[in-house]
Amino acid sequence: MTLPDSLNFKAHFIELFRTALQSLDVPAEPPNIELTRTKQSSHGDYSCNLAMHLAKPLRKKPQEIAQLLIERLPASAIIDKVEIAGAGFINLFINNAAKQQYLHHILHSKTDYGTSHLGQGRKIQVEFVSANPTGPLHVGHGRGAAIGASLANLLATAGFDVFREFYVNDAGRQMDILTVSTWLRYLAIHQVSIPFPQNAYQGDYVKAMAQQLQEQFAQSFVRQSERILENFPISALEIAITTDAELDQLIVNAKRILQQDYTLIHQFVLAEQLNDCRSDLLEFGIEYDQWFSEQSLYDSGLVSRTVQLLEEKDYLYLKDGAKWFRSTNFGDEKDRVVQRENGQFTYFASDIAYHLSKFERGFDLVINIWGADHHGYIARVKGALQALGVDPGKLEIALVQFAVLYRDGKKMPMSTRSGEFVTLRELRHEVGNDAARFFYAMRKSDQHLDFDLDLAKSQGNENPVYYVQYAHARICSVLAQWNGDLAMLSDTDTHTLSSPAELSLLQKLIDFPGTIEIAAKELSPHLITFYLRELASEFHGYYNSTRFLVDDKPLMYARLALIASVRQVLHNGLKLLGVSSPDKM
RNA sequence: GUGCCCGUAGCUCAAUCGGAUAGAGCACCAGCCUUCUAAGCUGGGGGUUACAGGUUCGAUUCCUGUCGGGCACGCCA
Repeated sequence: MTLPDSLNFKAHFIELFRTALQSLDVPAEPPNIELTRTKQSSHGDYSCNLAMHLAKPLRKKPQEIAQLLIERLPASAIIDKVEIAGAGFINLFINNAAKQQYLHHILHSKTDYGTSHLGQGRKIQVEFVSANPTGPLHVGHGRGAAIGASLANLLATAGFDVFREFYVNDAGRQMDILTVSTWLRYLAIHQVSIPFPQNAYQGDYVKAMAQQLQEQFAQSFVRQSERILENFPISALEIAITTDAELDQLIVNAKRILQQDYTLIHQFVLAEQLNDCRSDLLEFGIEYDQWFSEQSLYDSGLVSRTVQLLEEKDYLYLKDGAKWFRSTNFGDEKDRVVQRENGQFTYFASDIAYHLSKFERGFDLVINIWGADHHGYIARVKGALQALGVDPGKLEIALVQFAVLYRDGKKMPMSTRSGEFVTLRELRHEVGNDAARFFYAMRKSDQHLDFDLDLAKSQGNENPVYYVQYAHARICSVLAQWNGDLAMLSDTDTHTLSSPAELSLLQKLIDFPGTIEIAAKELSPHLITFYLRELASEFHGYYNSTRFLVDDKPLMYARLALIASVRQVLHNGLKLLGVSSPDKM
């Protein structure tokens, strides 16, 4: 018996059904051929509902059509039997030999097992986190980071050419506020005391940067408070409760009297924050291909070129001195400003330019991982792309809901405004990178996530991370005690693996590449966490019911080949999620 | 108020374009270690899928309405 070339059972069956369908007289558009894994073993291993979909166009009973399809199904070495069941399902039973031999494929493929050609090498960009470089990453960013990174891994494994990107908002007002905040803290060190505005950045990291500024530049940025507050609309004492407009005035004053020095401080705080962010994510197991600067879009003239393009296509109009984009033409609720009355481009304008640049760089598909609070933003970005002649279907946006931390069963309060939030770094140090990565990915991304800190730290069976890792460690332990030649297992005779537990475990291993494909297609890394828990669960059950290191050598080799395969798949799966697979626990 | 998302077991969540008897984990109860790691396993109870209609061979999934929750509605980013 030989396995089909593809080693992808599902694809193989779809091919068989396609052949059968062609020999049938089907009108116009034939339905898609769907093959699903069955939930019950009495329904076989795979099931096809094609006959039911043909019932209407062919004006025949599903059962009759199923019979016709079966008669025309080409012979396959791996199919044991075919049955018609229920309302017209065609159930396929795979023979044990095919499943047993599949282990050789897994053991030879090693870390490559699970890869597929779904993406056909198409260039896909995944942009994620993209937090403003105005402070440390917090636990909300952490979820976007974990999901984005795992999703990028999934897509790469499913055959896409993946490019990971972080968009750096280094051009906007927030950076100016951070610059001024740092400068004010620096001035305070030099006894130039100006009350610290409440809408400036409050965090201690700002004071730390001020200290570094002092160490690096001594007093070269000191200016007199009278000059800083020249023409200021309110009295010095009121600055602590300044409005946004007044804060903007403070920024203008700072730029005027600091001149070149302002740029130095700006560059300094930006570099500090980016380094912090980069190292934080690196420690979390996340690396990018590019950190894309928003400022570079202005410097290269792409922002003005983009707005000009929209203007030429007549999608802009003037109102109240500002330039508006007709996003309502593309289903948005209202039109949006791209250029303000004062001539400055809005964040939206640079964002359109950014998305245009993505497609100009030749990506076939673009995926944005956004916080769910940005959902109202989708329509206008897609609309702008469409206006520029880009197919908006090439942009997919995965929304990530917030993670809420629980300690002692109680919700932990969090508020960015007051600077009272848990940083990603604190979380990682408390629960460990493995638990953080796994927990963040455990739920569908557009669902709220309750992150139980106590559970993530616990070392018991109730902690799913340990549960999966423990299965891996157990297998390592058995193989270490056997102390034999692992390479030999790759070709060992596996025909003795025929107990229900063994066959079920085999099928679970066979499901791995398909699970990755679905998770990639649905942008749903959480499916991998479910898969791994199920695989670990089946293994633990098998472990408790069966002894591996037995005197019967062929039997032992077969069982070891099976658990070595389980180990490989656990390892490959955990790696997708950025979680380690320890040999010992 | 308008728009988007959501409502599934006591709790947290799954369910592969609409598929077969809606599944896991936690918690709870009862068992299993002189044998490869008990950080484990086995068994048990648990449901009108928020509610009311509709579409069809078939609905947790699609449509309409009601109730309840989250988010978004700036010439901020």
